[in-house]
Amino acid sequence: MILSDRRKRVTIKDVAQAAGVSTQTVSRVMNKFSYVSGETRQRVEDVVEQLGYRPSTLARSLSQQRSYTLGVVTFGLKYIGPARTLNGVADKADELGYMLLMKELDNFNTNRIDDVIDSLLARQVDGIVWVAPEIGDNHTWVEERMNKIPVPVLFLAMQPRNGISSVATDNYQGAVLAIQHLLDCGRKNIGHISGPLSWWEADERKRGWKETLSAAGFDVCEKRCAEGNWSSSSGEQAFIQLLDSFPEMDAVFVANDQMALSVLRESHRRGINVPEELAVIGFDNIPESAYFHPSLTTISQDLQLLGEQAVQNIVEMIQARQENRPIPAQSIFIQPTLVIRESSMRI
Amino acid sequence: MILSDRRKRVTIKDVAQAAGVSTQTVSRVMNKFSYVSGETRQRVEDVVEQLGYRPSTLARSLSQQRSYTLGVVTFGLKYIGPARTLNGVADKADELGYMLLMKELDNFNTNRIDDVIDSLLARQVDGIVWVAPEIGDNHTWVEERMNKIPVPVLFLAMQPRNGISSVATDNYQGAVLAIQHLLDCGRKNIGHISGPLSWWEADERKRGWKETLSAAGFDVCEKRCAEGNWSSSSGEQAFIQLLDSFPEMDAVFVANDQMALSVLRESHRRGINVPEELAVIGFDNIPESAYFHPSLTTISQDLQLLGEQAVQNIVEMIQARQENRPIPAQSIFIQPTLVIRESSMRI
DNA sequence: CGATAACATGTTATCGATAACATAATAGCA
DNA sequence: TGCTATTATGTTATCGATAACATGTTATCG
Repeated sequence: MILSDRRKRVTIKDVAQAAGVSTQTVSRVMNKFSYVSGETRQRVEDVVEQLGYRPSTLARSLSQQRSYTLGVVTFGLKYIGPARTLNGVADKADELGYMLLMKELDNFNTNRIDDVIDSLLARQVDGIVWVAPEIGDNHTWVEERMNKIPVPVLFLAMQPRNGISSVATDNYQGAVLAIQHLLDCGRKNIGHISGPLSWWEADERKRGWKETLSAAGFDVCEKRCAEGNWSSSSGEQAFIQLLDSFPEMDAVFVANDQMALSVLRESHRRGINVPEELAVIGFDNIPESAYFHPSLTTISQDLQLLGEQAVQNIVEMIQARQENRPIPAQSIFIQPTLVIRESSMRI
Repeated sequence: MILSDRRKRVTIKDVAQAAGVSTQTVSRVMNKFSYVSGETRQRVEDVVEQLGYRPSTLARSLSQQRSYTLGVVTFGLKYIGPARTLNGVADKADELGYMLLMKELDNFNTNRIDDVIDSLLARQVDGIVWVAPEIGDNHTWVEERMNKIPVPVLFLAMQPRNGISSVATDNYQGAVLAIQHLLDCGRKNIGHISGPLSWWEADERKRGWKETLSAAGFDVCEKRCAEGNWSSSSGEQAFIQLLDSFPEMDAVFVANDQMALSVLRESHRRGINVPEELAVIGFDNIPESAYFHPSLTTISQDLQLLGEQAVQNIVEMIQARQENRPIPAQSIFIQPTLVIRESSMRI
């Protein structure tokens, strides 16, 4: 039963009156864990059922100074990555009894960031999860403002920083996996199409490419690398450029699957055989990538898990603070995995 | 400035005291539109700035019985469709000064639905936007419960119903566009791979296929149609089945781009030339579809706009209710458009 | 059997704001 | 110049719950 009468909200007073007890007793019945006689409890519960009483979480939040709500700041929801992460966040929050108060960022104007945080705090969120990528120095404000924010904050996909909690995919390791796989396949000339290098994640992937190749004794000059902006069309541009600057290339590590898709397409158009002449490996493992032609070898990152982990962590932080225990900040890395398909192959 | 002291929230009382006025005067300064002398206003504003005072939206919501928050119920966020819709919802909500309280559904247990609604109402949302598809009879509860919900509710992607507000893509018209295009291309034997027919949207698309072909004098028996579940792998199965039951097929309308992708792939594998021997048209226009091989002709639906429209509407409903005006429920259809690429071609 | 603990319930203050009402000072006008 | 309208501000009640404290009633035990 939702509300017996749409006119007016049924309050704790109504229940108290109808059951002939004090509001406090009703509160006790609703929240368990306190002395109420079986008889009284039954009577109150009957009235609750009958009137369709639902406590106002709002009022409770005010009086308890705690809302069981997490603030979530997102960016780029229209892309599948952030959306999947948010999905994980939502699932775990639900499981742990929290609701989400969402705010989407459209850009990284710093004033706006303060406003967003303020608007969440004004609604008494118990913690804030930051589901927005680190781009350029857009996270520098973090350092100065963090200690002024009176609730725990957890960042996703942020470069680990001292004293700040974060959860991120280990992009560097993912790239290492990718390059090692290509080397295992016998490739000697491995190029890279990166994401926008102002993104921390893109930079990490590139670093993995570079360092793994160096360590294996290969040359890694800038000619062997081109920069895209994650979109398929930018991937096409980057690939064309790379074909020109690095013609002996026999494998390419592409920083995401969307861009890898256009590499497959352009290769086909030019009569370059994948994987015989050119091995291609992507990053993300979007559901479509198994159906590309040829199917795409890629690095799978579990964004759902990332989101879940984030919520798990921040809820622990919240509880710790509640109980006045020290809250050690920690940075967690989640390991991606290699998914081998047709686009890479031993030669 | 966010909070000058993390210990304790700065309240309206602190400001009042520091400025030597009553809390009411502070409230007046914060909310404009009332008599306050310039001098007092200035003094209060200075104190506000100095203490970093931010009014508690929570407290305000309680006393005003209005939260400037919309409840959003989502389903399948990990898929790009719902995510893009949510993006539109978030943008528009932000623009109109609303926050979003989010709840994700994991299934359609009816009890759970009541709980979700209750938990949103308990937080005083001003309205509810339902971003979950209509599947089977999972929306029948709507009719019985709608009038018990004390705030406006707006449904996305729901079959229009009397007295209930909704916003949806015109899936039927989209299918009509697709089939007409194929007919214009000179195709005579047009098959269909549908989504799960328990989904209203899938059913509408199929209806468009069927009725348009009938109207054009073609036969549309069930052999010319197969059912998938939106995923690429199900699309592959359906396509294989269709090749068998409808071998003379020279064009296929696929209910979403993911499934169309696997049709392209399987065609290539079997040496069926697209578009020469088989024209393929999808639905959704996901960003990757322009980079499929061959690039995919598809029906583009603007989910972002869908979400924006939804918020626009519900906010109007909220305001109308506030001012005690009648609230005529309306069902809005958004028209999809045809995007012609390589996979369809005149013969 | 009296003291103490456990149980059961009520009263009052509080969370942080706004609404409604009250009051005082100034201004404009007949 | 006295009266009403406007401006400026304060006081009290209220939103819907819980926290803290108070009080009365049963068990329990030495």
